Amino acid sequence: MARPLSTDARDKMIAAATDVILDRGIVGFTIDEVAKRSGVAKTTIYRHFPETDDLVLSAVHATVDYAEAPDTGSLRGDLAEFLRRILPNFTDFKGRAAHYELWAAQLRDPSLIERNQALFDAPQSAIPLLLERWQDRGEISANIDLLTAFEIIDGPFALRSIISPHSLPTIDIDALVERMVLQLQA
Amino acid sequence: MARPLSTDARDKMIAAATDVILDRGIVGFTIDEVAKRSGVAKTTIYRHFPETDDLVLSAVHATVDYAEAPDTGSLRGDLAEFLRRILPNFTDFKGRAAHYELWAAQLRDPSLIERNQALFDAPQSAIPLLLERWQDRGEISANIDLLTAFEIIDGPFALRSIISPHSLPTIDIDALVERMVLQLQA
Amino acid sequence: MARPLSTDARDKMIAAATDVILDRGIVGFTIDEVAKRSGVAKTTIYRHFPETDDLVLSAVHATVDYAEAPDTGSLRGDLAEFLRRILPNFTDFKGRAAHYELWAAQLRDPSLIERNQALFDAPQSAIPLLLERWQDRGEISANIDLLTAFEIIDGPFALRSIISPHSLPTIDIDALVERMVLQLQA
Amino acid sequence: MARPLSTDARDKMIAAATDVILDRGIVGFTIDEVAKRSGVAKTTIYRHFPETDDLVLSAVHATVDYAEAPDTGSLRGDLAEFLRRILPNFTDFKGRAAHYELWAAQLRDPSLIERNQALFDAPQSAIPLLLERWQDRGEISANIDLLTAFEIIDGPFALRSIISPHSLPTIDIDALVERMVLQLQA
DNA sequence: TGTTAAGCGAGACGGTACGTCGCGTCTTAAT
DNA sequence: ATTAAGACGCGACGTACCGTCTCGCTTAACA
Repeated sequence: MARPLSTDARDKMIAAATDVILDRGIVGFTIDEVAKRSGVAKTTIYRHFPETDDLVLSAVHATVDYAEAPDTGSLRGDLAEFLRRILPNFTDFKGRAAHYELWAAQLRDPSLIERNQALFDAPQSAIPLLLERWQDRGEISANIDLLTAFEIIDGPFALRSIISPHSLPTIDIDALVERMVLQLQA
Repeated sequence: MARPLSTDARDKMIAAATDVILDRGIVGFTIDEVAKRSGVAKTTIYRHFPETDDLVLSAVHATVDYAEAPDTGSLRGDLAEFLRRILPNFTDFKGRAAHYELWAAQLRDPSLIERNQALFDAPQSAIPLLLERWQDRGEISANIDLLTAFEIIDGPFALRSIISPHSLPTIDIDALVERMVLQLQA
Repeated sequence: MARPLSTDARDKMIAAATDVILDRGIVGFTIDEVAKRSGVAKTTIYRHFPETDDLVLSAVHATVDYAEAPDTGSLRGDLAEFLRRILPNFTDFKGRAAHYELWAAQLRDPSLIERNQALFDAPQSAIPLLLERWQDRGEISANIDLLTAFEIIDGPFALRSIISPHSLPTIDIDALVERMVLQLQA
Repeated sequence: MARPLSTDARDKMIAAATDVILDRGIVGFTIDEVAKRSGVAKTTIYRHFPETDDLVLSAVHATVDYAEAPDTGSLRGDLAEFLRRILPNFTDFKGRAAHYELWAAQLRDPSLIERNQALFDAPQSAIPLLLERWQDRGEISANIDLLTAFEIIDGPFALRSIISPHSLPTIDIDALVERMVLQLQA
């Protein structure tokens, strides 16, 4: 019966929030700054996003370029191509900042993962798709489950992001592919 | 000629800082609160730790229980034992909180890694030690370097911590060991 | 042709406004609160009372019990009776709060006096009436004008309300009457 | 043992507060504005004046020009001179605004009177002084107490301020003096 | 064995951001 | 066309911490 939340205001504040995050990181992220840049009132921001994290995640999500599943015809080809596509998210300044901030936020508050599952369902869909295709083609073991696949394919990036982020640009994709194939076919 | 920094004050503030972190997480960590709990003046805290992060890391480090390198005589045995020892850092509430906060801080500011290398040299020494021993015993390939070893051994934990922390307690260590052996011997 | 403003809504909002003022004083009076308590929409309130003060005064007016002119046959008797009747407006908690707020609002914004003259014409009519009667009966000087009469009769209450409100309940009406008679007969 | 409250900051904020009150009245008075104009931080203002009213009163007090007791040798002369001295506080824009705001604030919250008695002791000292002198000279009745004297001398101004502030400039001081003498000598 | 520079606790200082409240205006759906 | 509901931009609220500063005192190294 009353006036609905304005999608216009929402769009402006997400755009501004993205802006702020890329400028200053999540540390340094401020509702006041989002209000100032977007021209949207602080009260309105709180009306749309009572939890600051929700705004942050909506914004971060907009900056991460999730890779689509490649189809090269072979396991090795698919893996190499897929890794090449996701690599920029960890090495390019912009993508990396957003991605890292997202992870940091989740590490700090694991409940974010569940709360925002919807945000990840779409982008995460590449790996389930690849997994199914490889199993259909009989290229990998049938008893690899989804979580294990994530562990094998994204694990190295997760680890390096944490202990040695500067080593990411020099990552040896071919060697990585070989190690992944070994595990997937076991 | 003048008076040196008091180790007594230093100890009190690190203890209080640890306290605060376990209470409130790194988000929620405040110098004011450390001052209040320790009875040490803010001025003194800033004199000892001009960078807040240095105090935080000193405190976090005190809560993480770094595993020592086991020596069971076999690659599989060492791996299984080592994984069992580090697992609590990811599953126990207290250890997990501290560990995650540490990672989040590094993700947020990669310079922390270099700046605080000293803090990690000791705890990280288990893997270099194991790596060397396994290579000496000829149980694994000679061309596995340290970073790759970290990737193989810690990668799965890193990945799960990020995308699926609730799955950590149910991790299948034996299956994990087999996948690690495959990669290490390649 | 169009629908007239609803007297029903008007009554509900004045009732709620009175309620709010007695609860919280004029400081603490909010349109939002009136809307909430009355169930009347804010838009409607603003349509009826574009100036908030008008609503406040309408409400305050409802709580002040204006004394009627007594007729005891003698100047002293009339004065004593009239003072007895108006005293509660300065001493009783409810009446006092409303009365004071009314005055405070006028001090703050003298234009309120003219703007709301209508509200005061009726209640103020006791003194003009008494003045005329006393002059007709030849009990007081013919050259006392209305403002002077107010000054003489209400002045002491005004002064005490401001500098010493706690002394009001112990006011000596007989002494007061004597001083008033002196002035009125001069 | 710690750093004392800065009198410098205090002076700046009272000056700015006075400024704000004369600009905007007590309605329209804002801590934010005082902070902006004074260059003093909001936190510091709250440190000095946890109750906003205390700041307001300190500021108002600085703008009111309290009359000193005149000594002309005669009751009528003293009264006329004293009234002439206090009149500007009710008629001049600046003095009137401050004076009225002060009264309005007290009407709204009578506890202010007690809480700030000290502020008024000095300025109010003219009337006690005059009262004593007149009684010593035998010019007025011995049983006029202080409150009654206030009532007689300030009452007319209080009343007119409230019901008819625009009539103050045209007040007939001589007639007023006669009425006061009548009462004081009764 | 004083002298004295630096450390110490306490907490005030100028700031920035917080999350909330009330304003007066507006948009919507339902009488 | 009026209403109840409530979102909107705005600006002030009073609080929490920030990192710096001023205090008066204590203490250890050097003369």
